[in-house]
Amino acid sequence: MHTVAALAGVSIASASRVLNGHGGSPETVAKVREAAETVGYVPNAIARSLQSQRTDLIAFAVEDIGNPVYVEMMRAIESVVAESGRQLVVHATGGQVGQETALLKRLAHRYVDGMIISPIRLTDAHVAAMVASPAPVVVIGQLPDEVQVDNVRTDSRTGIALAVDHLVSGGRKRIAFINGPLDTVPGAARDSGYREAMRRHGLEHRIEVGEFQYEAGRVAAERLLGSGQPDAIICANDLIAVGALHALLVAGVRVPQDVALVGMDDTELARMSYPQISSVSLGSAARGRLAAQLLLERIKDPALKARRELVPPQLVVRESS
Amino acid sequence: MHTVAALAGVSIASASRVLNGHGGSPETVAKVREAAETVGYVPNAIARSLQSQRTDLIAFAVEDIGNPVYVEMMRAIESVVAESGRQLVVHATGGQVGQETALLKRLAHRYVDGMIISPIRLTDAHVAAMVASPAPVVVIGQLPDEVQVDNVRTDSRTGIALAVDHLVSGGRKRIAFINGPLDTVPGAARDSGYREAMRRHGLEHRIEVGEFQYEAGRVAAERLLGSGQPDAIICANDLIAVGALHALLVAGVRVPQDVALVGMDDTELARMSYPQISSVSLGSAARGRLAAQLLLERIKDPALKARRELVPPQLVVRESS
DNA sequence: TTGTAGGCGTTATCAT
DNA sequence: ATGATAACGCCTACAA
Repeated sequence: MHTVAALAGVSIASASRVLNGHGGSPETVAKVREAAETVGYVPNAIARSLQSQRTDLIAFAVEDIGNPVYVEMMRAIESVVAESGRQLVVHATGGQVGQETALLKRLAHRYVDGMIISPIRLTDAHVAAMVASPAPVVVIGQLPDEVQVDNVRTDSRTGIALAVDHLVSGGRKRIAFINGPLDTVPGAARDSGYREAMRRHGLEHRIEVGEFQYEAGRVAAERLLGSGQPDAIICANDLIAVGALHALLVAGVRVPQDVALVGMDDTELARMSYPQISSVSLGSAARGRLAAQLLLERIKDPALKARRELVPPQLVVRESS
Repeated sequence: MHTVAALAGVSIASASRVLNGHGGSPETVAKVREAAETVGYVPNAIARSLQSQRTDLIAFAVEDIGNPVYVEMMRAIESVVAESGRQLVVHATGGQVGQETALLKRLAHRYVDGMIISPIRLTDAHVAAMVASPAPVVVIGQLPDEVQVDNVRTDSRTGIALAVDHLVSGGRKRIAFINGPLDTVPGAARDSGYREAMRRHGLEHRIEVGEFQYEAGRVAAERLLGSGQPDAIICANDLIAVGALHALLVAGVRVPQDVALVGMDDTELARMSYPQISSVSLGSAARGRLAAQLLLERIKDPALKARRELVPPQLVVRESS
């Protein structure tokens, strides 16, 4: 900037104004433009940020950026963020509370303009760090009602109910459920949703618990087949469902004739399987998009009061049920 | 900082020194620490960047951050980057040349300390922007030999040869190939690799071309089945392979008895399918990790001369062949 | 060890 | 319309 101004024979202030399109006489504009061109001037993003107090960066923090659900969210978020002229910073937290709260605290450094976080386990430390954060935070996932933080959630309890109702109406009675860890937010919600739906239908529950992963689904399904084969299996996510499907096919069980299968999250995996897997969409992309929009709105107007958005679950029936 | 210094009754310089562990008398240290604590001081990342001329941000630019191959790379890169105390900025370019060169040019703004880019099509504009970039760039993918830019590549031509040899040694003769667009770097390399390997074995080639996607694989496989069914199919990536597998199973073709199948990239998809798909690993995670390491090294020492790393392909045989 | 002062690159304010 | 000047928040010679 200094060099440009010198070369153009004007003050730094004038050069800055011209380069930002804030007026200037025709001849000044011409001189500055030419000078900038010849010295190959490019503005410095950091200095601009220091002045503007914005980085035009948005952070997204999740346990594992390779998990299909988070990939879908990230894709949606990236698209909204990029469209607004900002960029996305991704954090893989490994689901560790310490990591996540550290990230939340680092928000105070203003290295980004805001953060979208989807904690798989929610602790008091999380909540404390969020409400204390001077930079806007949007949470994807459940949050205690009294916490004043923008929040996008779905209703996985209802989602499970959708799956149970669907299977029951198809004549299934022995509906098992393969869940993820119960001490996680999604695990707990799915557990209670499943139990309640089964109770409502007067059916007995049958639950296997493991990680939210392919391998766990396979192992759990093998266990289910080993003792009193169910006539339907609901899985807490599609990764588990694909694993379960694998176990069923290996065992020569016909899907859906012998055992119906329903997954959750409705990721690409569900339609890429054979047979294609029915799945309860929890609107991952929609939640990501919404979260990004909420965050951008709040950045524009920090005075906004906390909002909660609900993305309703939706059952997508395919060949497996 | 100003406030902390005032409260502690010392100069701003002293406060800064203490907070950075650059000495100070025991009592000064105590006073400053306490002052910082009581006012809840947190350093401002932007101001620090302006001073240090570093953002501690690394960019990763790819066509689609949802593609399993890029997800694997991103995961590996994120891990290396995070370990070094930096963070990852992701860009989805949609494969558009304009977008990618714009990104490369924006590097001059120094909004990140360096960029890893994996262009699916490589133009002169790309190369020009890379060599002109004042910030370090590492390319994942092919690059003309004379271009002095750090580069991590694999050898997909040899990768294809691995697959062909394997299938031939299994007695297959009519080996078809489903490729992605020929005007992409990977598409072109795979095409020539396949042709050469088939020629070497005295076999006739049979090629279908589509996108690097599931749906394209399905459609292409249907076409192959429609006219002179092959006894083996090689797919340019796992997404295509899963689509092809789907088409084969739907048609009642037994895999691998009737038609053997080999994918490329060796992503999770390959082992999650049933039957599990053989796949040529192109070391996506390894390439990502290496690229990140190269970039960090160059950031530390910009005088380094351009390096090229080669990650050799490796055939992973599973049930489908 | 401590404080003063200058600078990192921009933008905005305020006279002129 | 223009230029001088003061921020933005931090760090670091340099001199005391």
